[in-house]
Parts: sequence; C-alpha cells; structure tokens
Amino acid sequence: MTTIKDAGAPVALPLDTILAGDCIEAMQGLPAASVDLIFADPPYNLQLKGELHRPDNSRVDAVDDDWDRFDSLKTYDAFTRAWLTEARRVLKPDGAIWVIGSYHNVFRLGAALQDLGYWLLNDVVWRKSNPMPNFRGKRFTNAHETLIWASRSEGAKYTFNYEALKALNEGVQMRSDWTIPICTGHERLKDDNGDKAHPTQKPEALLHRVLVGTTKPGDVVLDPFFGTGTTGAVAKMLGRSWIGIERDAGYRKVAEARISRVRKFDREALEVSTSKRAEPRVAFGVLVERGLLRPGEELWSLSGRHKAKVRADGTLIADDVKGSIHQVGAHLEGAPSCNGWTYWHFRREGQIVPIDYFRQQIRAEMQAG
Amino acid sequence: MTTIKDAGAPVALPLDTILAGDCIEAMQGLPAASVDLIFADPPYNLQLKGELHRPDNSRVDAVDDDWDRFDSLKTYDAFTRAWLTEARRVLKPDGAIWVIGSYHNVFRLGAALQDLGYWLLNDVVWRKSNPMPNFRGKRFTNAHETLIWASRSEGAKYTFNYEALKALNEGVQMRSDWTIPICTGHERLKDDNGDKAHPTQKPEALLHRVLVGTTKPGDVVLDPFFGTGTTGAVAKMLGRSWIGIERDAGYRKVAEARISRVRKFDREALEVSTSKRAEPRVAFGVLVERGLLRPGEELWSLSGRHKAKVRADGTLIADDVKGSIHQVGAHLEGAPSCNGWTYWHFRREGQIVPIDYFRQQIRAEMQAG
DNA sequence: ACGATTGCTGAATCGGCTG
DNA sequence: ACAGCCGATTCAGCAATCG
Repeated sequence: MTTIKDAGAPVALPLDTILAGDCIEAMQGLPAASVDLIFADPPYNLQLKGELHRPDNSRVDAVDDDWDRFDSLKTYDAFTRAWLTEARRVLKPDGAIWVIGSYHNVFRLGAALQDLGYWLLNDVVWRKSNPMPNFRGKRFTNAHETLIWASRSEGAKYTFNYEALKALNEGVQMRSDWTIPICTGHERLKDDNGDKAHPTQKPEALLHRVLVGTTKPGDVVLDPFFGTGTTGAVAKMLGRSWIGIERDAGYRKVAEARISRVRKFDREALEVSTSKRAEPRVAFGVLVERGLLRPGEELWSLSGRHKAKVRADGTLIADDVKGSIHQVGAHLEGAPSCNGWTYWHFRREGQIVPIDYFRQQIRAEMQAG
Repeated sequence: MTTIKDAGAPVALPLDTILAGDCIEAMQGLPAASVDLIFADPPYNLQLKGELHRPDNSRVDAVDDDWDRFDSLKTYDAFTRAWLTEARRVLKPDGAIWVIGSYHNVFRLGAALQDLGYWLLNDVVWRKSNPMPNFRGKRFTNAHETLIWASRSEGAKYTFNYEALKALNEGVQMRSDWTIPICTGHERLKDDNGDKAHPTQKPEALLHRVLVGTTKPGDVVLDPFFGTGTTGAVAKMLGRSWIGIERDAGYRKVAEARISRVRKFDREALEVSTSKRAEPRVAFGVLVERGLLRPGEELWSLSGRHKAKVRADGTLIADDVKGSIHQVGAHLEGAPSCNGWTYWHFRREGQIVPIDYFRQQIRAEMQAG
C-alpha cells in the first residue's frame, strides 16, 4: 500500500534528530517557515573540497589547487548564498539566524546576509580567553571569532530575552563582546584514538548564551552544520527542540551519543527573568473601579511639584490639561513621553507611594486567579 | 616661462598637508606606489530611522550627517570599491591598509577588500570600555567596532613591529582585541559653541597602536577620510609623514589647528625594541598608548637623583641604559632588582606621583570593560 | 581643599498593541 | 495598513556643583 502525501498537507518536522546529508538538500526537505532559530557554523576555509554547490544546486567538481583566488572566492560565495537562501525559506517570519566565522569568511557571510534580505541585529565578538598564539610573530594573535545575529527580515519581531541576558551579566546589559574560553578539557570530545573528534568544536557556553538570549523554551533550533552536535546538546539541556544536519557519518555518531547523555534541566532552572513588557497590561481605570484610588483623590509627582486629580473614568486632570496618566505627566514635565505608573504617587499615612504599587497588586491577583 | 612636467618624472608628495576635496579625486592626483600605509574611517551608512531618547527622555545626538547617507547598499558598495581601488593604486607594493567600521558597513568593506586583491592579515576588534548603552533593551550593547588590516597583495612584505606591540602589551604578544575607551574629555575636539566638532572622532590611543605596530618612522601615512585629523596628529607625534584628504572645510580647519599644536616626540622615544628579551609582565606601555604619559616625558626617582625618558613602546631610556621600567631602575640603583611601578614618578603641577597611580586607573577601567 | 552628588553624553540600523 | 497611544528602557567617564 502506498501513502500519498497531499501537496498542501503539513509536513511533520523531524524534531530532535540528525539528518544525514548535504545541508542544502536536507533543508529543501523541510517545510517553509517552520524553524524559530538557525545556528550555523559553516566551513571557514576558502579552499573548498568539493562539498560545495552552485546556486542551481549542481555539485562543484573536485578540488583544483590551480584555481586562482577569484574563482575560489566566487565559489565560496555561491555556496554561502545557496545555503543562506534555503535557510531563509525555512525560517519563520519572525525567526532569526546566527552565523559564526573568522576574518577569512565572515565578510562574505555578512555581505550575503544583507544581500539576501536578512536584517543585521548585532555582530558579536567571541573573545577567546585562551587563544592559540601566533607562533611566527607575523600578525596579531587571532584571539576572537565573529558571530552575526540577524532576523529574517527588517521589522521582524525577533526574540531577545533582555532581562535574562542582563542577569547573566551581573546585572548590567549584555555587551556585544563575550569572553569565553575555547572548548578544551572534559568538554572536548575525543575519538577512539583519544584525538579530538572534531577540529572546530564550539564551547557549550557560547551556545548557552545564544539560546538563552534569543529563543524561548520549546522553540525549534536548526543547525545545518551540526558537527559533533554542540547546538543539539545545549538545546536539549535548555528545553528547546533541535534539528541537526551533518554529512559526515563519524560526526553524526559522536553527536548522537553525546546528546543521548544530556539531561534536560529542571523546568524551574529554565525559567528566566522577564521584562515588565511581558507582563499583562493593566488599565489605570481598573484601580479606580476597584476602589484602590477614589475619584477626586490627588496624585503627586515624586518631587511634589506637580499634582493632578483622579477622575471616575481613569483619566487625570491638572491645572491646564487632562488625559491619561502618561499624557498628563509628559505635559507637565515638558517631556516627549512619560511612564505615568512610576511618575504619579498617592499618599497614605504620610507615605508617598507610586501608583505602580497598586498595579503590581492587581497583577498578583490575576496570576493567582 | 612654462614648466613642462615630464610624464614619467617623480611627482612630489604633498606631505604633512590636508588636501581639500573628494577622496577619490584627490587620490587620483597622487602618484602610484607612493604611500606606506592607509588608515581609512569611511562613512558607516548607519541608516537611522527615527529619533532615539534615553530613559530619562534626553535625546541622543545621533550621526545624521549628509556624508553618512547613501541611497542603497548598491550605491554604498560602488563608492567603497571606487575609493578602495584608488587607494590600492596609491599604495607601495609592500604597503598596507587599515579600515574601520561597524556591522552596518564592515562586511561590505571586508568583501570589497578581498575582491579587489588586498590580502587580509587580521581583523581587530576595538572593545570600547565605555560604549553607549542600548537604551531600548532590544539588542546587545554595541560595544565594539571592527578594524581590518590588509596588505596590498598576497605575499607583500608588510611592516609588523612585533616586539614593540609585545612591549605595549605587558610582554605578551598583542591580541586581535584591543580595549580602548572612546574619545571623550579634553581629547574630544569642540567647536566654538562647545559642541563636539566631529560626530565620530577616533581616540588617539587607537591610532597610536596602529602606527607604532604597522609603520616605521618616516613612513608616509594617508588618511582619505581625515575628519578632524586624529591620524595626522598621532603620525606627527610619532615621526611619521602624513597626508589627509577631507571634503569639509570646517573639519579641515579644526584638524589644521589641532595638528599645529602637536609636538613630535624625541627621536630616542621613537626607537622601539627590535630584539627579543624576557620581559617582566608590565602594563607600562598602555600608559603611553593612552596618553597618560607622553613619549619623551621624564620620569624621576623619588629622591630626584635619577631620571629617565619614556619611549613610545613603553620602555625607558636613561644616560647609559635602556629597557623596562624595572631594568632601568635597578641599573641606576645598582640593585639586583627594582619595582619600576613604585620607583618611577611623574610630575604634574608641582606634585611628584608614582606611575603606579596610572596603573591603578587603567586596572579600574579594565575591570569596568 | 576634597569627597560626594548631580548632570551630561557617546557611529544606534533601539516597540507593540488596539481599533 | 495606519494612526494613536500606552509605557518600557541606560553604562561609564567626565565635568561642574555642592557641602
């Protein structure tokens, strides 16, 4: 019996699995707009070894060392644009991508992203605390790599867990330079001979920051150059779904074993700080409705210089202006905008308290109820 | 009488002057293969949309100058490739170029350099110890800019003063990430109204490291986007010849006045280390790089009996000895060893202060960064 | 005089929901 | 689609003022 798949039927995503094969072909088998985030660590070298494809997906013939640099760069660009095009198709409209590279290839990557319609959000520098020295003393120690973070399109509502990242960074907002050691020691995967299993294994700390910062629990993360599966391992720990693509059977095997050993963190551990923006919205009028503030009661700015009267409909009236708590505050301060919740205060027993106190009380009730 | 210039005759270089006009046309007037180093800080093409306010409602004074506006990426690329082509013609065969940019434009710059036949040597990250925060909490703090260092061609014998850079960096080889504060305070040039004279003035410490590291005394340094002349000012201090190109008459005037105030450092101060030596790990060179101590400035022992002169690479020279602050101190005291940080003092307004004062200052900054 | 406090500013691609 | 409006959001360094 043959199962015929409807052309329009939703295709199930191969979640939490490693797809074997070329990344462009494998991505072609995935449905459009199905992935929340892509993390890609493509080949850095310019002397491509034949795994490359032209824009029409025909295979590039075997390596020819006599190729001049122009042809080589051109070939690399064609490969880059081919897989980035497929990646963009697979991304959800509000999805985003991270790519990582060194100065050999990162300018090709960045230019291609811009040309294909991605919107650059930041470039991020991975500062290696323990880089390999420059042995010949002919250049600067190559002590960093560059990541580019881009949304699928300009205006996309990409995920950015601002408060979580700020918490990771001792309470100040996360900068575009991250100091992280290279992957060594126990974390570095070894093959049966005790040699490193993969030449460019990325540290889990790097993926941790990427995934905590720019995905939500349950999001689908795709890594088209999976290697030994750092992306999958960290995604599993963090309660994200993942899809890996890898051509090399040896790497797939190592990745499979590695990820099976990983245990997901507790749900509590995965809860990250959220911003006020994510909390439910409360109208000022509700405070009046519930009798927390009485119509006719006076509110004061912190300095006590300005005051306004509460009206029954949840607007304020001051000497020469009426409107929302925000509008009246902005007008009195001559400011372009004003957060009325923190600007206005009420008095109780000699104390002066911001009205946000009541909002928090209401939010707590909403949570409980 | 008319002087007829032979087509093949050497054309005199307009050394230590600012050329007025468009950088492409001005470079066309320079002879081929005449310049040792180019430092270029081209427009970044920021493409800002609306206004931005800080949380305290103050307005951010953004870069909205006409010279930073381009119709499209295509227009920007055409401009970039035009000036980089002319720059390459003007460079000596063993010459090199530095370009600086942010994620908005640096991928266009890097890709263009590669396409035009330059050979990338390093990308270098300028980590700002005091960047402007991301006020809306929507992205990572944009805390760095990227410099690309490239030779005119593959195989060129570019200048790289390995030992001088190592001396500047506590005796370990210089990495590809440089932590330097943005240009503020007295170094920041102001116009007659007290406003910043140029929106994107670069810190002298950045140019100090570039020129000490990749030029020789007497080299010709060209800056096709001269602005207020940081490149010229530092080149003059360091005994390099310079040529600036600038379209804006206001900037030229500021640069002219600035550079005329600069004094060249002593010749002795400009001799940098060329031989290998086992140096103790001292950060003294950073004090020089950041302008806390001037090359040529005299340091004194507490008693005032001994003195020595500061050199640009962070070594000292006294009557009959040169070396690190520790070595010179030990020699003058006839002692087996000496802590140069507490031995040497500088004078400010009649006060005599140990140089360790500045080290503590730098350490505080590094902590912050 | 000197430490503490307040104020200003820097190459920035810096909303999101509702009607 | 678009307008209107709510309402969230900052770090380091320097200078001027205050006590």
